[in-house]
Amino acid sequence: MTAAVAAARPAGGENGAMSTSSTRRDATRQKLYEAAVTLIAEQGFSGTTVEEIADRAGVAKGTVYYNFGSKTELFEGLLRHGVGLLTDALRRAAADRPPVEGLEAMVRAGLEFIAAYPSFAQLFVAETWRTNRAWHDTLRLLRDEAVSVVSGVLDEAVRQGALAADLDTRLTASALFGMVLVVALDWLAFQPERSVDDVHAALVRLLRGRIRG
Amino acid sequence: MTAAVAAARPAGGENGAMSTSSTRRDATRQKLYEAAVTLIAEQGFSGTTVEEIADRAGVAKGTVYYNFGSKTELFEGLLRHGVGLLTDALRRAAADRPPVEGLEAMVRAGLEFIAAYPSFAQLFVAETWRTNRAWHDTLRLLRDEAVSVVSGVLDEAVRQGALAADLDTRLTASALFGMVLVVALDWLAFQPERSVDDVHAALVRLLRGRIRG
DNA sequence: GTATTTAAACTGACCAGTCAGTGCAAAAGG
DNA sequence: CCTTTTGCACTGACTGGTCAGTTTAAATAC
Repeated sequence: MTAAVAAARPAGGENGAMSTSSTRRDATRQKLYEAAVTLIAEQGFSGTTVEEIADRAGVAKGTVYYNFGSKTELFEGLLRHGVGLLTDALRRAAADRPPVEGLEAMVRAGLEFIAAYPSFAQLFVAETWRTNRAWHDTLRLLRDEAVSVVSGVLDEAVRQGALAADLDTRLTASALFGMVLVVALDWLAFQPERSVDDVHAALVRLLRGRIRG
Repeated sequence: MTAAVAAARPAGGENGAMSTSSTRRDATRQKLYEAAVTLIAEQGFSGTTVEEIADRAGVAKGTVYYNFGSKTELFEGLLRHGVGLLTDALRRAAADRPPVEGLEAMVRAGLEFIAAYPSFAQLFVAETWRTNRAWHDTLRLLRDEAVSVVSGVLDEAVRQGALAADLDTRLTASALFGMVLVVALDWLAFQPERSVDDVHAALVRLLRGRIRG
């Protein structure tokens, strides 16, 4: 009968029990992330249907609900996944480098990340300052993690005397973040033929205050 | 007679015939803009219903369709209205000032604009790099107008020798734009107690390259 | 032989856009 | 004066369609 119903609905994604390296599920989830990120970047969360996502991933609608509890959970998983990649890239760029050099490497890592995942970057800007959304807390947490990698390096630079002691590192990290984000998105949207090196060089020059005539 | 009435449905908004200072309609449209900007900033375009907008504006749903042809047209009107305000503010800031000073005044104008219309700023970042949307062309046009005010001043500064001759003014304008946008949104979201002066000072210092220890 | 995926039908809520009609203020008419 | 007409601005119930999420039975991996 309608009975037992629910039965085994895995639903939860990142709960305690580690998914025992189920390669198949992981592959499906990956495909769903990739499909969802493009569509949601273009159309927004509410403007994108679950069926569209499933279709583009080449998967049945039911599979979405087998792998994720809901549309929202799929999206949260996607955010976690994406910001995780960015944070790792930033950390890797800063590692084993003196702070100021590390900062410039992080700028490059940011540009490269956005070039590699433009849809994610787009979606990220669109959602970051929105409040009252289901995933707002998740996103803010993730964002803080990424930004703190930057401000951490700035703090270290201040500690070593490479940057002014009274520098507002929080605001500076924001400014850096915004600069890279907007420059990268504009670059990709309007002058995609330019190389990363080129864009990076222009940005670094700006940062070093080597602008005046 | 109660009669046939309905007859003329104006629908179109910005057509040739100038609306002869219809104060009532203008007031209604203004209320609708104000209601729509907040809701769409919070929930996105597709996530916001026309009825919600009407309710918040204290108006019936039909009124929306009396004043605008569609939900999309309402939104486009809103974009035009908002970006127009920003562009004017930037132009006013730059007017009658030497370029470098004008630049710093524009940064302040940007901060003040975002502080005055945070929802609009939010909505603007969310939509600017989205492609494939109905209003994409409109928005790109408006954005170019605003950015060109900035790059125009940069060009003038280069011409006068105040900034380096080989400065990439387009990219620099983007960077400036991004910096102000993200810093302002973070400021309002996380440290709203800070004053504009304070934030402005920190930004200008960064721009002048007075960061090193 | 269990875990995962498929395909297809179904439900119930929600929503953009429509339309017949109301209210009101300023002419038009007497 | 008063009353009739005109037309703008607005109203809100209604319609046709859409979509998240469910359910099921059967197929396909591992």
